[in-house]
Amino acid sequence: MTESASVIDVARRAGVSLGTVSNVLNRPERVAPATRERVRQAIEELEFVRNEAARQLRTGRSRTIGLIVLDVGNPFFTDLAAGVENAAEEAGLSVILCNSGNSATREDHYLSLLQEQRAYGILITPVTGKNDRIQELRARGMQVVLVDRGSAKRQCSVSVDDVVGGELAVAHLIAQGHERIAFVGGPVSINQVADRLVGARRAARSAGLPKTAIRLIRTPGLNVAAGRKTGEQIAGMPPRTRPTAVFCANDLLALGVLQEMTRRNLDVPGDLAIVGYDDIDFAAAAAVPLTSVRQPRAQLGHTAAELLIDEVSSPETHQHRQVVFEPELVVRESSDAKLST
Amino acid sequence: MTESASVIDVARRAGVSLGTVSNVLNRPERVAPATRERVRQAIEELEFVRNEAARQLRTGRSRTIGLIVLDVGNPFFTDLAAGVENAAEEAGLSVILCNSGNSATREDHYLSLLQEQRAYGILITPVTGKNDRIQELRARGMQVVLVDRGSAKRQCSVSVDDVVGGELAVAHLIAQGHERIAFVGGPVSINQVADRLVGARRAARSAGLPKTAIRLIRTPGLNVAAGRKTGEQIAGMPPRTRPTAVFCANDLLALGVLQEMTRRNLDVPGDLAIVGYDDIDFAAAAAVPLTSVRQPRAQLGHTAAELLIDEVSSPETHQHRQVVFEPELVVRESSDAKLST
DNA sequence: ATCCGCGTGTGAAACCTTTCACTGATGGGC
DNA sequence: GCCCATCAGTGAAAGGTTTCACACGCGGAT
Repeated sequence: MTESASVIDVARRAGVSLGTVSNVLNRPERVAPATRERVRQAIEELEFVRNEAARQLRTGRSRTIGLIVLDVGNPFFTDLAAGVENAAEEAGLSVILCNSGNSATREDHYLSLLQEQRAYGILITPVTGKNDRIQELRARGMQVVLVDRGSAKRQCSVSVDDVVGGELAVAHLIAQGHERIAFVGGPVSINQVADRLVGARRAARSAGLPKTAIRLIRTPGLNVAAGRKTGEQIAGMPPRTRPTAVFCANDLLALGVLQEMTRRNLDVPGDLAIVGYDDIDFAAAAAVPLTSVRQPRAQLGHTAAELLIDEVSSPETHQHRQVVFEPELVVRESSDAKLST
Repeated sequence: MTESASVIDVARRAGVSLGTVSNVLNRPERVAPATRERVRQAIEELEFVRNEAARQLRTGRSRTIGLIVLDVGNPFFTDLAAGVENAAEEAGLSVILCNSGNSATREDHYLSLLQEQRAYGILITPVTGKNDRIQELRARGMQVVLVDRGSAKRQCSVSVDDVVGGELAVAHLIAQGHERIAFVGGPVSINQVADRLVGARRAARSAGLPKTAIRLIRTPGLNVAAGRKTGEQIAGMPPRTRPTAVFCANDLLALGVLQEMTRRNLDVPGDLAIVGYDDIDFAAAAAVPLTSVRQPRAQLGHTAAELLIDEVSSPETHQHRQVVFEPELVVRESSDAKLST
């Protein structure tokens, strides 16, 4: 940027002190209308643009929320981000979207970055369960809200009950008559994956199925490619032991599995019923419309941002809250033969 | 944030001047190893974290690239963003992802924001063709690279030849024997849409089809919902005049159309052949795998970021470049009956 | 003996904003 | 006629970093 006008230049031009210019910018009601207008004029003429860095330096805090998600390639997270952005915009804040890509290293990198930037606050879907780094940041005065992940009472969090979600999914499959069900997901170090698995097993137990009813198929990641690989694997199993249904830890996996089944001319749900998780928009548009566990994506983001803003703007009155949303099962053809025509 | 240590505190603790601390941070080779180590120690002990705002204030420029895209909900743009992020990370920069959502107002809002933040530079997929605001920013010394949009010689841009893309798509449909083809997209004020349409018409002309061969069906946006509406509309046409094939301006539209066809038990490609654009990952996973025009998404972003970084870091030697990539047609079942089993 | 250059290290100045204690003026209440 | 409260506006100080001209000491060349 070439030399641009500062408040001082504006003040000089308007014939007032720089304090007055600042007041026009930040608390216009304290300035007499005539003066205010004169200052506005000067700002216009000089094409003055406030320097956010200087402002931050002085106020000690930036006006940008950091949002760290596990995978921007997953529409679930972009929808969530849209919710965050809405809430932020209402409060005159902006959002910087960071993609940890499930890597603790990158997560750490972004946390450092946000710390250096003295971010307004941080919304994060943490890669691992216990993240000491986050506690350390909080100890140093940075507000952090966990997203899509519950937490202890000492901090704010917004999540969806993944155990219930897993239960819903598998209870539905069992109701459809399935007894050999596979859970597809991983790494299990991801909380969401672990919780959904717990729910799945609980549903099996409730239905009186043996422990072996839920078979765990681990994947290295939660994307379409991993799903396709799993699809191959399942297709290669002997039909007598092959699961008749799979519950995938997210929709990307489910779409991958589905794609592989379609490629091999296996029937869904006939040969294999599939249930996904997240109910992203593409789930309904899949080869066989996908049964999925819906989460209030945008609302999740919106609420998280609101909690963060409250925590930052009213530190005295703020009460930590752990908001937990309920998931909802959306049944489509991929798990219900009667629905397909 | 609570009081945190500054360079001065570090300097005091290490028994050096603050200039030396700054040197350790920015040009460590100029400091004697022993001193350097002592300073590093002090930084560690005090848990010193550089204040990015102060740094920016002094250097006059932030280390964050602004990326403004038309629609974060479209995987095309998140893939593009991933490419940008890679290139940025290599250069030690970060990226703030802004979503204009096709609204000129929001675009303007974000441009102001980035200007206030004295962004490192801006990568933008502009909403409208001529954007004076961008020229104004450039005149004031802000570097801007156009993404997914060609430009005049006076500035850098990275794009894919959308006319060729449109031509490829429609030439393919014509080769499949279609003579009543609809182009689905809008608003046509979006350059990409207009160019793809031009390409479509050119292909028709080359094949000797009458002008009326390509029928334009306008949509209010480029998303799945708009596609579904269009699908209804097409399904409602009398079979004798109904187009036998559609070329959609992007994959989201195509998926929407496809979804509606499937819902109505119309056969794709039998009753309607469909070609999309972008070849997002979900295209291959659709009800009927989608023929689409592939663009090098990540590479587009990566190259754009590189151009920007070159422009900012070597203003003297920098030569403006207009990089144009070639699109590629990926044929799948949605447009080719022989492929479906 | 002198001078030069080099490697290290120094600290004031500059970057631009916000805040806050303060000044003057005005008008109302007593 | 005096005091007080209120309003409008002032300008110095602070915030943390980078930069740059400069100082210092030492070895080697002249």
